[in-house]
Amino acid sequence: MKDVQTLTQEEAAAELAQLAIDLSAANRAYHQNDAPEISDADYDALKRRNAEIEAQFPELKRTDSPTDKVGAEPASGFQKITHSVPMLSLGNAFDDGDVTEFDRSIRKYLGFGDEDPLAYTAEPKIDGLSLSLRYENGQLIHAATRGDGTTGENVTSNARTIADIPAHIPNAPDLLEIRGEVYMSHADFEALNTRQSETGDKTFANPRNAAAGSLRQLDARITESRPLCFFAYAWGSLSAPLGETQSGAIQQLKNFGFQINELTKTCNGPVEMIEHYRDIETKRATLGYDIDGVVYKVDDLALQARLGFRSTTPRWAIAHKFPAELAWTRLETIDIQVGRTGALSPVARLQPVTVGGVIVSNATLHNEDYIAGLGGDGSKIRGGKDIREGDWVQVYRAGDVIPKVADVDLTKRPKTAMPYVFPTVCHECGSDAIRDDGDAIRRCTGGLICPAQAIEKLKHFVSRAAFDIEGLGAKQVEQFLEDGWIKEPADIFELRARFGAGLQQLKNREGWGEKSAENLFDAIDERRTIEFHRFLFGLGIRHLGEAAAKDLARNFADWETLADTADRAALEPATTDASKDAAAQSPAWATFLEIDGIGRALTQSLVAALAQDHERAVIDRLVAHLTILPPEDQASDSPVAGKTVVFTGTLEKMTRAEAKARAEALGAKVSGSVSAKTDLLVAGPGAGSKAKKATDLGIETIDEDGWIALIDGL
DNA sequence: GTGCCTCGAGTTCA
DNA sequence: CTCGAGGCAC
Repeated sequence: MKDVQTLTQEEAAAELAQLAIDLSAANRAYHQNDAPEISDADYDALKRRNAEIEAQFPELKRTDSPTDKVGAEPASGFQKITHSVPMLSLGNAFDDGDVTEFDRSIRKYLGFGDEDPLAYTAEPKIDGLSLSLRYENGQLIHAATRGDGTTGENVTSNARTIADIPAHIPNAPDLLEIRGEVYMSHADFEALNTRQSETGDKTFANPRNAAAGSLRQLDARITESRPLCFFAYAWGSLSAPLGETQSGAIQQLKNFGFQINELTKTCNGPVEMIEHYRDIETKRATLGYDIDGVVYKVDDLALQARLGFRSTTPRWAIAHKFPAELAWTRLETIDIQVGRTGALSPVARLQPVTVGGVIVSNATLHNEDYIAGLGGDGSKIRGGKDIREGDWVQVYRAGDVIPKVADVDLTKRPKTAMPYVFPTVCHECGSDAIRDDGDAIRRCTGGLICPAQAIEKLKHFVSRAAFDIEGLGAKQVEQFLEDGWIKEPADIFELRARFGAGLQQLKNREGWGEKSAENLFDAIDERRTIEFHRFLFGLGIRHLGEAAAKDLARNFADWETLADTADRAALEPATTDASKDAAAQSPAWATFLEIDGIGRALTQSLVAALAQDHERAVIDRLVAHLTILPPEDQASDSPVAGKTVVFTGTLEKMTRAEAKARAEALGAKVSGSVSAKTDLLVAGPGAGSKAKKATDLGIETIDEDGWIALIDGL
């Protein structure tokens, strides 16, 4: 390493840039993954080097300088904890048919016949909030809420006050992460509310809210005074397996000293599962705590591992929900909201009504057809009747969350009620609102001209899966936009420069002090270094969601390469042929289409967005403020890391979905078609044109057994 | 062309 | 959470 004194300005700048990336990666590994990748001494050396260079070249000090971040605490509330294994939600079943279908689809995925035995566990789904407990050498180290599934809040001191949560576990494996549900019993809930009203404090609407409110107290003494309970039912990282089956593992949790739900039962197939569901349903009122359904899980843990996960839910589990509570109320008016992509969505403004313990005053009406009572969707409205302002409507909370209008009572329709006329002009900007052929949604054509679209796009930019800037949520964005401080993403990164010196304007605003402004600027600076996929998702391009952003990030070295490819694609004739092979005549297009999961609609949308001068300028201005981190190599030591793999023909020992998920977990790119860039073809029996093409191109081809041998033990 | 399976974009309330 | 539709396998 060169002496700082002898560095040229250019070298110093380059090294600072690299240090920013290295330190940021090390920070993330240390704080969020609890898995330091470099030693403390090395980390300190990097930091020292950074400080030395900055001292020598103060003018080069970056606004996202790692030196400034040291010891930076979150602005308020709880610290964040990144789950070592994500805490996912479950898929839902609403009737017996869905349960049978769940079993069928698992059998299909695993290649099981109808007669092969397949056991499931069935247990009540507690209506509380999930919590992850980490034990190291038997000691409780931390407790984290679910949060967004990836990152939760550190509520350790509160969790320690819960009697059902042991502070230490004798004979526990070195690492033990226990997951379960924090809840409050009916009796305790009633008593708490009585106490609350006696002392003049606010009462809680239901046990779930009471449990959530109690666990998220900043003062653990308050949590201690609240009667919280905990059922353990799952786990995260482990240094040793808990057993071979779900049911066995749960017994093990009991041995460790946790409460487990006594109504957990092992069932052979959907008939027994539904039987147990009915049994629990009849006991529901006498349980003494709230449940909202029954959870089924594949019992064999080896099969669970094979089934793996979809993007947000495990394939091996499902929640069979109890029927939702219904309520009748008056629909006062129908309003139209304009979304980020210009979608006009009708919302019912209701006379407030209690549904399942909460007061509902708005409900979604989905789209034009739903109101009109036409076709597919509309058929759900009894008799196919239209919905009108002034109607008496039935409301329920889908999945106990989203209020929906389920039915209309025509006998109570006011004589004056007129059919609702869906607008064809955006009321926000006056642009035409067009509905494409075969599309269910009418969209405003105003683009960024439309204030509603502009604001929604900015909200999307700061949202959790995108830039996730602490202290800059939807509310603040709206405020800042109104004040004219920000119009586009790049403005956010210029806030400190423009207002940092005086701070007067921000300080004068209610709720903003010098400290909170400083915290906000720090939080913004932290995001000047951003992961590639978050950046892509944040752009808010139609069809480019979280999953597609990750697919793209994995397949392009950096933003410049991607943008350049899109620019070239804009000059090529877009193929109208749906087949991917035909697209090969347009090489830049093909670069996108060859990526598994990226299709024409997304490519078209992306290329068009980047070719649009105004939109492109907005993006370029943003990029100038950022250090975009290349995608992490997930498993650089696996033999397929970084390789492009294509599967073809029939796979006999696993399904395609399984094979793809497995390959990607090992750092491979999975493509749908063979090209010169393909590194490996896995061909099962019946492989046709792809295998021939691979041979012609001289690409290594192996069979399924060869593939399994290759990834064996990884 | 058809039928899965997933994803994206919309939605509420505390 | 739900719906519609994109993407892919058959």
